[in-house]
Amino acid sequence: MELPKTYDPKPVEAKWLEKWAKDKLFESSPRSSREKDSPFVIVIPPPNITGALHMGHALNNTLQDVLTRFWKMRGCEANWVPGTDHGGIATQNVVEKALKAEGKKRNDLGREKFLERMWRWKQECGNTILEQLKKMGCALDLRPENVRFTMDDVRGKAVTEAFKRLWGKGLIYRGERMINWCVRCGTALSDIEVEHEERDSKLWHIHYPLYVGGEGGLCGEGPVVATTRPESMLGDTAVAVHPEDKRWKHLIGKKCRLPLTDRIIPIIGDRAVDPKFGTGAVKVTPAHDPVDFGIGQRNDLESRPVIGFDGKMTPLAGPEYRGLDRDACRKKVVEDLRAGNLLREEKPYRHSVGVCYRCNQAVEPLVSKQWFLNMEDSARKAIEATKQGKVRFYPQSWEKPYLNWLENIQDWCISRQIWWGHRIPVWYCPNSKETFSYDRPGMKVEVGDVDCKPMFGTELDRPKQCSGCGSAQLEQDPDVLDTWFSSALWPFSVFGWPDKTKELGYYYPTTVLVTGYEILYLWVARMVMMGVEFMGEVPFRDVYIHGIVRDRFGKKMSKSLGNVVDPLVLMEKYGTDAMRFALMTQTVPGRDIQFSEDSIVGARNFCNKIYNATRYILMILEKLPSEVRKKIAGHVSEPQNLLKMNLDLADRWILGRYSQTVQSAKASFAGYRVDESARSIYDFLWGDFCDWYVEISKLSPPEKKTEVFGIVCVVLEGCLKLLHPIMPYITEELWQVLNDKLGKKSEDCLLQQKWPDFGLLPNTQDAESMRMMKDLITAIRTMRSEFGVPPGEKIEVYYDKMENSLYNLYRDNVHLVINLAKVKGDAAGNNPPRNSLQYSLPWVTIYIPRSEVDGDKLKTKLNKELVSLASEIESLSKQLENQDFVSRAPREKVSEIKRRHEEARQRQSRLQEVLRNLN
RNA sequence: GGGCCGUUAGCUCAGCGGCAGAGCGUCCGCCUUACACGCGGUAGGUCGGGGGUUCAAAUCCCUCACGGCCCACCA
Repeated sequence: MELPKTYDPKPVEAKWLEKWAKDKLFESSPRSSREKDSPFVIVIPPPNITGALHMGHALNNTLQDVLTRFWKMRGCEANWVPGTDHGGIATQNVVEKALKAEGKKRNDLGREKFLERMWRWKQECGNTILEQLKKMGCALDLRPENVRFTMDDVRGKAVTEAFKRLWGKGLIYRGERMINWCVRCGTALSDIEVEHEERDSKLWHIHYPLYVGGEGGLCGEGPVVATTRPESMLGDTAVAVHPEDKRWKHLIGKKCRLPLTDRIIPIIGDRAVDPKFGTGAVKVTPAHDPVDFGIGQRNDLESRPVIGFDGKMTPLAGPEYRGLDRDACRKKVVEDLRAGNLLREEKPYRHSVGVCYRCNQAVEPLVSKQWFLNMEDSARKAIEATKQGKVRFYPQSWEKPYLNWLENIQDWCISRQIWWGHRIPVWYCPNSKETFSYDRPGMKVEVGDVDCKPMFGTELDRPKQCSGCGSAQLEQDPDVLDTWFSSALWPFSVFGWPDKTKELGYYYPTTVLVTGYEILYLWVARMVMMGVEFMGEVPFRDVYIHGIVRDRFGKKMSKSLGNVVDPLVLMEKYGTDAMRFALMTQTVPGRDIQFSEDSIVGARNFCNKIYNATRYILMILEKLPSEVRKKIAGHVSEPQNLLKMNLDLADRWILGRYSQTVQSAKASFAGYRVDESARSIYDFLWGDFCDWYVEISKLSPPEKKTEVFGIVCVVLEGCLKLLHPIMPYITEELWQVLNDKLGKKSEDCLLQQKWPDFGLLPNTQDAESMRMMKDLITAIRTMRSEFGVPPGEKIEVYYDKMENSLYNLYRDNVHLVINLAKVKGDAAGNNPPRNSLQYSLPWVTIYIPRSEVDGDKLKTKLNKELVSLASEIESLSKQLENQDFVSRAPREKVSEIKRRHEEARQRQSRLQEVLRNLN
C-alpha cells in the first residue's frame, strides 16, 4: 500500500481517538500508596458550560495534556481530572439572552421554571467543550461517571459542607456594606470581579453656596467641589475638606446648600480628602461611594441612596429626577447646574471606571445587605505555606503579586442575586427583623419585629421550625453563592470531599495547576486558602502560569474586534498536531503569545517532514531482507546493543546527539519548559537527523545496513516518543506503522511505552570531528553555489596537505564529502592545477579546478572573509594579552581562546596565500 | 501611587555571564526516486539609551526612555 505524499491528519485522528477510548487509556485509579508510588495529578480548570473552545482553552489544555502524557510515559499514575463549571452569572446571562429573544424575562418564568430551563441548557450544551477537548486529543477520561460538574450532587455537598464549617467558625456573616452592584446583571460582585477601564469623561467643578443661616438661608460664596459623577450629588449629605487645608479650613463647621435641592448640608474636615486633587473640596455621598461611605461613618452622616438597584434614580433624588436613568440624570443635573450658574468648570478628564467583568457595564457602588466570608486566617496560613515553598510558581515572578494580594486580603462578598448557582443554605423566620426581603429589588419589604436568628440548612435538609419563635414558615435565602466559591473547593471536591475517599487520599494534593494569570486571585489564591482551611494542605505543589493567546498584532482576541481565531477551524485546516505544536513552541511560561497562522504552517510542515522521513524509512525497510529487518527490530527493542557494534563517526555522532536530545527534552518537560522541549526535538529531528544522518544513511554499503538502519529506526522511534506528548496523533500513527513494518505486533499504544532512556553520553571528540566534516562539505557546497557550478556536475577537488590525524579523519569519511558535496574522487595532497577556486578552512585549503574562474568574484569574497577574520583575531589576541584574563578565567576557557586564536591565524594565512596565488 | 513583564535580524520570538540563534520573509540555484508543506546556498544585528560590577555582559546591578499588564478608597 502506497502512503500518500503528504500527511492527511483527518483519518488518522479519528482512528486513534477511537482506539484510545476503547483501550481506556486515560483512566486512572489509585495505586497502593502515595508514599511508595506518587501520582501525577492535574485537576482541569473547569471550563464554563457556556463556553465554546477558544485559543485560550487550546493553550491551557494542550499544556496539561503534554504534561499528563509525559509523566504517564515516565511511569507515573497520571490522572487528569475532567469537569465543568456552572459559571454563575455568565451562564445565566447566556440563557437570559435566549429568553430575551423570545421576548421573556426570567421573572416571567419564575425561579423554578427558569432553573429547569438552565438545567436543560446544561444537559444540551454543557459537554460541548469537553467533546472539543477530546478532539484535541486531550488525555481525559471522559466517561460520564468520571466527569465532574460544580453543581452535581457531590460538589454540591462539598459546597454545603464548606459553608457549614465556615459558618460554624463564625467566618461567614451577613452585613450591610458598600458593594459593587452590576445594574445589568442585577447582582452584587466581589471586588475582584470589577475590572478597571480607562474611559474619557469630564471633571465638573460645582459651587455649593454657603448657608449663612437665618430665615430662608442667605447664601454666600461656598466651597467648590470637583466630581466625575454629578448625578450622585443628589445624595450628598456633606462637603468635606482636609482639616489643614488653608483654603477651606475656615469653612469647617459651617453649612452649605446642596444645589438643585433645598437641603442644607454640613462642611466637615476629614483626612481622607487629598488637598492636591481637584479643588480640594469633596462632595460626600455615603450611599454611592466607598470613600464617602467611610467619611459618612466617621462623621455620622446620613446615607441617602439616590440610585436604585435598577440603575434608575430613586424617589430620594427628588421629583425632578426620580425614575431617570443614571446617565440621563447626569445630563440633566449638569444642565440644571449650568442654568443655575453653579457649574464653575467642566473639563475633559480620563479616569478609570469600574466595570462588571461579565458584561462590561459600569458598576454602581451601593450599600446592600450581603453575605461575606472572612478569610484573614486562611490567607495567613496560605502565605505561610507558600513562603515555606509548598507552592511554587512557574514563572516565579507571579509569587509576589499573589502574596501581596493575600497579605491585603479583604472579606469576600459571596452572595449573588441570581438564580443559577448553589443556593445559600440559610433559612429565615418571617417574623424576624433579619430577613432576606429587606433589600431585594422588586421584593416587598416586610420586616418583622422578632429577633430570631437565621438558621443553617439546605433544600433537602431544611430546618423544621424557627429556633427562636417556633414558626414553621421558614424561607430560604433567595441568593446563590458566588460561582468562585465552588471553584475554590475544586481540587478536593473532585475527589469526593468531605467523604474520606480513596481517591482523595491518593490524589490530593495534586501535582500542578495549569492556568492563566488572569484568574490568579479569583481562583488560584482562593483554592490555596480553602485547601489549607479544609485539607490542612495546599492543593497543588506547582502552579504553572501561562499567558494569553493574542492576535498577530498583539491585540487581545475578542468577538467585537472580530480577530478571534477558532482552534477548531485551525485543527480542521492544518491538523490537530500542527496546532498543538505551534502553540507549544511559542508558549514561554508567563508570557503572552502573538499567534498568527504562519506559525501553524511551520508546524504543519514539520508534521509533514516527520511523516515523509518515516515514509522513506518504511520504504527502505521494505526492501531489506527479512532477517536484516528482524535484527533492526532487535535494535529498536534494545538500543544499547547498538553501542557494541562497529560504528562510524556519523553513527556515533547521531547517537550522541540523540541521547542529548532525550535528556534535554526530559529536563525541559519536567521543568515546564514545553517550548524548549519542542524546539530541541524539532532542531534535532529536522536539522541533524533528516538533513544529515538520513542522507548519510543512503550512502551506507550493504554490509552496514543493519547498523545504519538500526540507528535510523532507533532514533526515529525514540523521537516519536519524545514528540508524543505534544503531537499525539501523528506520532501514534507513525509509531504503529513502523512497529508493524518491523514485525513487532502489539495492541499497545505509544502512550503506554516507556520514555526513551538512552545511556550514551555525547562524545565531544566525535562532535568536533563531525563538525569538521560538515564544515568541509558546506564549504564545498558554498563554493559550488556561489560560483555557479551546475548542481548535477561532479567536480574535482584538491586539498592541501593535512596533518596525519586530520588526514585519517578525512580518509575515513571521504565518502561523505564525495557524495554530499558531489565531488569526483579523492585527490587529497595532489598538486592542484592553476586556475583553481580556492577556499580555506582552518585545517585545510580546498582547490576546485575550473577554467572559467571569476577571479574578481573570488577575490571579493576572500577579502570580505579576511576582514572579519582580522577583527576576530584582534579581539582574541587582545584577550590573550590581557594578564587578568589569563590568570583569572578558568583554564579551559583560556585554552579554548588560544585554540580559536590559533585556528583563526591559520585560516588567515591560508586565505592570504590563496589571494596571493590569484594575483 | 505601588508592583510586574517586555524592548535581540524586516516580522514573531528563543538565548539570560564565555564564538549573537531559530522560524517565517528576502535573494540565488535546484522537481537530487522520503518530503517543493522540500533541498542546497546567501544577505541581514553596536542585543532600547546611559552608567556600573567582572578577566569577560545581550545575559548581573543602577538609571533613563518607550510599550504592555496587575494592584490601590485616582472625588
